Amino acid sequence: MVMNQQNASSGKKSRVLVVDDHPIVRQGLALLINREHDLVVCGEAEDAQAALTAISASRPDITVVDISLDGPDGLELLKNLRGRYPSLPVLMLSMHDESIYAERALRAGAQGYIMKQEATDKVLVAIRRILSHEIYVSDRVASRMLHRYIGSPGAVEQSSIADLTDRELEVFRLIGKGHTTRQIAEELHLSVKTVESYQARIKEKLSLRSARELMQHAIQWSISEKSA
Amino acid sequence: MVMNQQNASSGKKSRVLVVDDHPIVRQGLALLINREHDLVVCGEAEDAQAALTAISASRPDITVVDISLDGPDGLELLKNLRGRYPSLPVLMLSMHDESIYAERALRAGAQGYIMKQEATDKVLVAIRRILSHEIYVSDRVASRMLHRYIGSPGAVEQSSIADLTDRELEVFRLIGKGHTTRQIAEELHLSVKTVESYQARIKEKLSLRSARELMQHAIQWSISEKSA
DNA sequence: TTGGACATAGGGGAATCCCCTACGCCACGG
DNA sequence: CCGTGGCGTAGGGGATTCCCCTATGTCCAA
Repeated sequence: MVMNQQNASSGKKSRVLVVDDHPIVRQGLALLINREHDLVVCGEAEDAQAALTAISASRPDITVVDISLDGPDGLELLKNLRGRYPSLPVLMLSMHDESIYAERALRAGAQGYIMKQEATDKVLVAIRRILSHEIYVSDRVASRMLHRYIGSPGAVEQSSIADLTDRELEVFRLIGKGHTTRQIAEELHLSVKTVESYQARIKEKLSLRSARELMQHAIQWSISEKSA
Repeated sequence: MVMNQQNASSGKKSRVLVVDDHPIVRQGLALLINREHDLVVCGEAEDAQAALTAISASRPDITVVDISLDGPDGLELLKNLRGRYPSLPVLMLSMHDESIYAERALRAGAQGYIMKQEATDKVLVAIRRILSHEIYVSDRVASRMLHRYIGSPGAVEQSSIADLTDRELEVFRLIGKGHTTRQIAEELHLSVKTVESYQARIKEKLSLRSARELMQHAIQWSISEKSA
């Protein structure tokens, strides 16, 4: 963990805490952020534990958290922070290109979600956006989520999985267990064609493009269900 | 891709090419390396294709390659480089603690293997070690490999995923990212039929019965890898 | 009673899955 | 120095799935 006091002179820089278990990423972000005239890294942490210590020590204006930390992961940390520091905004950082985590992160109270694949300047954009009390997500993720929440704006509370019909959810669950279309049809005493219909509608409702993506989400969901 | 010419004055800095699909990591490494008096980043690339271009354009003394690139992964690039530039040393960088990759990398001709979890200065150590014609692996990886060599299973052997061929593992990984058979074929510049062959062999080796089960395991594996 | 939402299911072409076979390398052991 | 076997590559061809449309019956609420 490294502290940085270079905002003493200007006195009005926004203080950023960086939490990531990869020192290289931490360092990269720190150098990037410290180059800005209105931002300064006030601390770094490599895990949730260190992050809590660092926050109480350095009082950041915003926290950038990698989602896949060792030990308690970024989502855990985020939930923890929501309890202790409700007004401290959090930008989640992720290796994942999928929006699965974006949803979870935002639902858990993050103010932004950005992937490491994106250009570095997007991180700065996201930080500033969040500091001005807006929410940042990449265009792709945003459009997908917007698409999903048409009709129920305002309260971004429930997963779109909740929109699934009982039958659809059943099929979704079985997909997540790795079952074949044919197997599912037999287990539910349905025509293969019917199961195909459900799969199509699930893809529609979850804005997924291929059967492969559908499986990906179903499996990820089933994993998170087990530990929930 | 960014070029950097600041070695004009001193004239004897070692030129480093950085290959990673995360701009933040590239930038972090670049800033880190460029701070050294004897090293300079001569170029960056985000994938294997760009790496080949950058190498012929900037003639690096050493290449730092992330193992999990999009499209052809770091191992592929490494093998490719071994054919084209046998004397160009490569330091493999990885998110994974798994020694599967370390062994594969070294066997494929890498001069070093380091994890992003390690301190940033280890990267510099590794680079200098390699530039002086030595091989670098972290103590942790080294001891683990030794343990395996000795054959004493202190910890139970990793899953049979370690039995997968480099190519098979690559396909497995892309399946885990939700990619389609066709997409994988295109990304790896292979026939769809070849990709199908790999899938069949993976299923065989992992004792899986259907493509669905294969996807399930691939996705689960990719999740656990990312947050390992 | 008319419009949805939901469960069910078929048609048909494209993409896969799945089981086999095959061929060129290249390393390693006999 | 020649097998033998692992590895990467790839095709044939039938069985399934995928994917986009359409369709019917049911129940419930407006």
